[in-house]
Amino acid sequence: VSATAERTIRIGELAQLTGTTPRTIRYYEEIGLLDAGEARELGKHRSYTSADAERLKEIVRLRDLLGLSLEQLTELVEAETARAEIRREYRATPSEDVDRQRYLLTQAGRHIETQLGLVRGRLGELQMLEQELTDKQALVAEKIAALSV
Amino acid sequence: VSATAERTIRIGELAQLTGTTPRTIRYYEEIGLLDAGEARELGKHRSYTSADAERLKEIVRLRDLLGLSLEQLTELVEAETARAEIRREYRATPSEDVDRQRYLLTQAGRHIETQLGLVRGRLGELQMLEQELTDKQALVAEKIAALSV
DNA sequence: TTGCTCCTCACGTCACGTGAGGTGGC
DNA sequence: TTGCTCCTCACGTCACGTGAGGTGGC
Repeated sequence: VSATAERTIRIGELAQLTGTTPRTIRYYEEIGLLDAGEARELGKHRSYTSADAERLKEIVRLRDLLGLSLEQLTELVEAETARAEIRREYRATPSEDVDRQRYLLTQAGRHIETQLGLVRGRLGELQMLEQELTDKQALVAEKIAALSV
Repeated sequence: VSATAERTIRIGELAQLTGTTPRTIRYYEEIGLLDAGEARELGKHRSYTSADAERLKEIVRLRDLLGLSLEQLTELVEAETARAEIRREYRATPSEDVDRQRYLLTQAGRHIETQLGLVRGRLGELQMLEQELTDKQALVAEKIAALSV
């Protein structure tokens, strides 16, 4: 949107921004989780944008917080790319097809629902763990108090 | 406490109870995360109790929910074993040493605090993710509603 | 006794880590 | 031009998965 060309970063900076390593990024590219960018000549440096950083941050987050495998993440990214492509096509040929538009939005909603399900599942488990730990903590505090009587 | 001898289970049942596999259990024994039990003769079956199941469940939980490495889990288990040993010794020679008792309880409290810190950190991250997803969801719902006008 | 379940190697796999030796680009 | 940072192999490692071939125990 801005008139100035976007600043591009290299693999080291992308790694720092996303809390990963260059090796991890190259590996993700190798297995097709990240795409290779526009046909880089062999030996030349990889170049990224802030959009790439956002995408990778999201991937790393889902990997760490939900424990998804790289295969699952690849599927997820592919589904997301496919839906983005559909939306792009749709915007390119604007029509009055409200049903189609509603369908696309519903699809997006379902996708968000699925992720929310995973997140809330984890949240529930962690809250149970937290409860158990605070219970233990209360017990210890009680015993300490009993010593001072 | 009960007069009846405790039922012992084999590796397959332990795996089922803990949501792991026999291979995983053998591996954890191999690296010293689980102890090998009383000197089993080579080739004979491993035998476990429900206490072993509880311990392993807890390990698996921390592994999955907090993403701890097996090295970290080994440290944690060792620390816990050491503290249990100290408590056992202490109970064996009951004394009036209230300061010592207070010290042990405080140590236990600190350990719980550490785990609570990890759990709450994760909880915070997951709650942020949940918030972002519900925001997205609201946006989609809004757009769908706008179509029906 | 039969049939599961278990046993011990041992090689395979996933997700990277870690050099070695060499080149790209501000 | 110098000096980082990056490049591509390629082998190592962690946490198991997956047979192969054989034995334990209700």
